[in-house]
Amino acid sequence: MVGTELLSIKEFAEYTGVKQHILRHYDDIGVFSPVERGANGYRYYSPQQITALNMVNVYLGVKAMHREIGEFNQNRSPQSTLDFLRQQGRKIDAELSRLHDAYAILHLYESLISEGLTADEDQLLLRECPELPLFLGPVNQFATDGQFYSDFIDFCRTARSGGINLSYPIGGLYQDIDSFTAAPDQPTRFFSTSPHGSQTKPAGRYLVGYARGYYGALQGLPQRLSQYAAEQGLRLDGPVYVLYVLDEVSVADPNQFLAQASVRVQKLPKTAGTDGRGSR
Amino acid sequence: MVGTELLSIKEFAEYTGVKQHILRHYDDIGVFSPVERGANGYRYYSPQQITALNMVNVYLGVKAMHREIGEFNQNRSPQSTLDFLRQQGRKIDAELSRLHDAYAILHLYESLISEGLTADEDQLLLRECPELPLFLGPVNQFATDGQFYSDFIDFCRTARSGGINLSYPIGGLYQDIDSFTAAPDQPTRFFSTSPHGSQTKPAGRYLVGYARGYYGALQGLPQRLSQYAAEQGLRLDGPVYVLYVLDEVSVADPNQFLAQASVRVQKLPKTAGTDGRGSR
DNA sequence: TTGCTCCTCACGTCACGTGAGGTGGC
DNA sequence: TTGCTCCTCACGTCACGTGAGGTGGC
Repeated sequence: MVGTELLSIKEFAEYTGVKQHILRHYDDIGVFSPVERGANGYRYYSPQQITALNMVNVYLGVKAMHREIGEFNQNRSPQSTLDFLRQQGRKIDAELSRLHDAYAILHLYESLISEGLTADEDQLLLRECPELPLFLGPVNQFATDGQFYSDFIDFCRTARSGGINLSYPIGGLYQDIDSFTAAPDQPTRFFSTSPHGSQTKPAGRYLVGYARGYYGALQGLPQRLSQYAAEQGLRLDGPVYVLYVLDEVSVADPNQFLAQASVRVQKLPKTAGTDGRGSR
Repeated sequence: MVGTELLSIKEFAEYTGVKQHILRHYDDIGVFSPVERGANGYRYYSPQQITALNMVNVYLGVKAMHREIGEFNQNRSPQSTLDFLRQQGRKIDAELSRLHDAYAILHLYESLISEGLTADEDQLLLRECPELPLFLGPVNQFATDGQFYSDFIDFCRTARSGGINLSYPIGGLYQDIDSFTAAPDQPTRFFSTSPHGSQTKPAGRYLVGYARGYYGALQGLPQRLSQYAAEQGLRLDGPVYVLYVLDEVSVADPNQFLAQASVRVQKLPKTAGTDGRGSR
């Protein structure tokens, strides 16, 4: 006859990989109990229970409440098990998308910080950038009633209510190079680099520059971009994107923050008086 | 000037979605503290801290220890942040593969139980089955010294040391229909349906039958398979795979377990005395 | 004075971890 | 008697949750 042999708690712990004191705990709170108790109080498990405990581990891995599992296990039926499995499946869906987000966020910050560590802040450079999905917030108001950050806070509210994870790096978008030059501490709109956004920063050739310092303290960067463009016979086309490659996340001292500004460039047709190579 | 405005704990809680008492708790244990304290003890957060707290939430979502986060946050630098991010990234890798396994396991059991609920146990059926990855355990010994389950326990040990997640449904493989018929309670080898296994159950046309009851109690199923094959002019080819579609996981009463046996079939060339249609 | 917001202190809980001290069969 | 395994009881901890009771500015 098969299945009459019982296992001690030591054996059962060894074969399942679940420690003895956890097994006793599961028994105490009713999550998972041995099939039998000896007259001396010893716990005895059946070999088939290995399968059952393995499954309990799956449920626990999905952060099901111990009590829920215990209750379910007591009145098990194929149909209730199906229901339970589907319910846990939905939890995994949510958990997986949460972890995928976390993964993407970590990697985005990794590449930003790497860039921040190697960037030469005095140098401007031309770079081919791929398309980047964005969530764009509302147009900022910059009310002068002292609520300096009310636009940013508005942005956060809008994004969160739209299901956007605000842990993705956040930046400021300026309508064009002129509005960037006029008010470098007042972005037209904030954006999140969340891939769940419906807009994009288009792919293309971008002029990229850096500036060290606190939010809005982009001393001279707009002018440097414009001057370089003029020298190289380039037209700065479309909005300016400002993203902090070093921010609160990686440095404690706000003066060591590092902003990256990027703006799309188009080659200007040669005209009289300029050879398209700059003046240096 | 930008960034001089401070937020009360109520505002900060609203903008970040982190509840007040959690913020106080994070302050108490040093995970995340406000930039300032009022003379009256009030906590004041800067708007930039929204970004920082969002990132703390990512770290917490990866199950980093609160203490670790606190220590890291105190001596933040771009390089230490990079190290920390990479460390958390590895945790996410592990967590993601764990969840993918859990997801696959739940869905496998879902389909098994659905099959168990709809299966007609008296009927045999021919079915086209896709290839199924398997982890095959060692060949069983069936020592008669009373350790009936020592083979199964050996299988569990082998699988676990090979990194196979034993929560995937486990079944028994019989060398061929003859050994299934001779000893239906003694599978030649155990197998796990883990996709990380290196072997496979090949794709093909399978004859599938069911039997209700405890492990090994497959009353008459081998004979029914053979008889049907003879009637239909089919040759039962290769090993017999037995998997419990209803087991400990979904039913408490072992007598309600439901085994599914499947074995590959080939059409026999017509010979004298049989027309390939069976005798019914 | 009345709300409202904020504070600390303290106790509860959930899922364990970690002994301490004792039993019982070979 | 000596190990070895198993038991219960009890206290610690980690990340919160939930009040209770009190302060302080409009």
